Amino acid sequence: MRAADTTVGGIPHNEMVFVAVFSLPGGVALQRLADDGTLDGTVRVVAGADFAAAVADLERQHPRWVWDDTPRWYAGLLEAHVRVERCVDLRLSHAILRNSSLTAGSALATAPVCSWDRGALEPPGTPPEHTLFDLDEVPADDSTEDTLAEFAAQRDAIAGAGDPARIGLLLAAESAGALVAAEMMHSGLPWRADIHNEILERHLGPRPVSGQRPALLDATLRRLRAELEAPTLNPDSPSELLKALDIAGLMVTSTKSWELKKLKHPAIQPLLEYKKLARLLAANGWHWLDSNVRDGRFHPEYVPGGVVTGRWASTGGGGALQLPKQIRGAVVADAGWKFVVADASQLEPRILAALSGDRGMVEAGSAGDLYAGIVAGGAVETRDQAKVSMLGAMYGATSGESGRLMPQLTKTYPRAIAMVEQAARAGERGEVVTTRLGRSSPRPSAEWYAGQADGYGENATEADASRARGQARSWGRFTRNFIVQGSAAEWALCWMANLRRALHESSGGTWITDSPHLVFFMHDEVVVHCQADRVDAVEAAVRTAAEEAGRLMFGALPVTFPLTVATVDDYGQAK
DNA sequence: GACGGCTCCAAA
DNA sequence: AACTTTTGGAGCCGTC
Repeated sequence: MRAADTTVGGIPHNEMVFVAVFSLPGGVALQRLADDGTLDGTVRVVAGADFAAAVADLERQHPRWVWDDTPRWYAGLLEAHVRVERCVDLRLSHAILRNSSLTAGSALATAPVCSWDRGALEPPGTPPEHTLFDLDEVPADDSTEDTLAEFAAQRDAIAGAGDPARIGLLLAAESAGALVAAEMMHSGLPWRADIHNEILERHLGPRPVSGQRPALLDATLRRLRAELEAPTLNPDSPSELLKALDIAGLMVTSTKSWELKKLKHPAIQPLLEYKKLARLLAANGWHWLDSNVRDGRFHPEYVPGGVVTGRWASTGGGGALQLPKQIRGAVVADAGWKFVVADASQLEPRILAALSGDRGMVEAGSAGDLYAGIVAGGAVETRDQAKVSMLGAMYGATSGESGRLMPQLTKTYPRAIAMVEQAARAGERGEVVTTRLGRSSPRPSAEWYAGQADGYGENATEADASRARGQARSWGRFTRNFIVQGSAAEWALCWMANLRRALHESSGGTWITDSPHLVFFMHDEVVVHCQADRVDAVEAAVRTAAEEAGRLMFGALPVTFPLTVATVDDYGQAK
């Protein structure tokens, strides 16, 4: 079965070994499986306490570990210093196969909603109800058939897909991502609480006792209240603030910072400063530090596949994917170590160029700066126009400069623009769109379809029709963006999976955190923590991994995904 | 007091 | 600078 042999990084594995893992009343079952999910040998049951050793032993055969949920099993293995090379995360794979247009006719996709779909009902990443080493204390509620039957159903769905290699690559990348997430959560991001504290003190003043406002925030508040002649104003309340601004003669309908910036009044400066400081305190202040950093590490909780488009989400209060630039200076490499920070420049527009196979746009990106290439191609006058018009193409801008420039882009890059326009039209009709590797968009809600029917029905008022058009366009913007954002997420997963493998292969068999290892990921950017004398090798590995990701996804198309790479002592120095 | 909806802002 | 996409979280505010 060719599809089964698809692996990230293209390592051929002729004899694909799968080992399913699930709990039984007597412990943990390890069951070898054939390619199609049928049993291959007898089941072996080990006590919970012996599980990690059993995995470490079997790992020498480089199997693919088949389990329901990666964090559930892998967190305990990592605690025991057992790393695995590859896995099949059944829950993540199920979510993809259930929705993908490539497997729409499969038994898995047409079956009624089941427990494997719980990710669709609960937020993904809901903590497993029990962890590996509590096996004796909880009922063994995995039904044996469940894990094995689900795996067989998935193999069947993949084999029956029109293009098994494509969906197979996606599932391999998704599962590899789950391993990376668990490993980064385990390793943690080096974090200097003392430096974080210095940053906070510089902006806010010394840490106040319990619920007090820090001195500098309080001083700003007093200036603001004085300028607005509102001695009890709470600027955290938008309605209070609007009222106070109105009394001061300032006409605004919202209290967004960018709206306020347009105003000229002595209260505006302290108000904007207050908002900035209050945000720092609330989002990444001392409370954040206390609850998220321990033993010099920030342990973010990633949720692979947590976003509909396939991007990762994060949860648990750490806000890993919204880490403000303001505090990145607290991310400091260990003594003798460095960070290699790499981000994929202009990833999404390059993905669009590659997806559509628009040779002109691919060519525009070949020299390194896609936007400069678009200017050179004559579509627009300035680099800024190139950027804003590309964003408009990918997000579906209708007004402003972005919307105005779109027609010029269409003239020069008809295939690229047609691609996103088609995705938008499909969404407006309530249809599904699919990424490069096979992740499909969800269907709109029943309310959405009902709204469309109402809007174009016999008794539709002009208001009904207008609302229906608005909702259709809105869903079209979503599907337009879905194919680009989702395919970019796939590229990033392939990149990271390749890099993880390369770092391991050059580690000499040392433990993850004793050799160069991934410590942070943010959509199109990775951070590797490595010994200072390994910087050059890591940089080369990061670049090679990106080239391989491009080849995996787009084959021979001469599209490039250049990286911006910086070697730094602290994350604040990057960019 | 809990909860849902809202506004605002951080990231890509 | 937004416009236009996807998120998570804090705080406010009305309702239960």
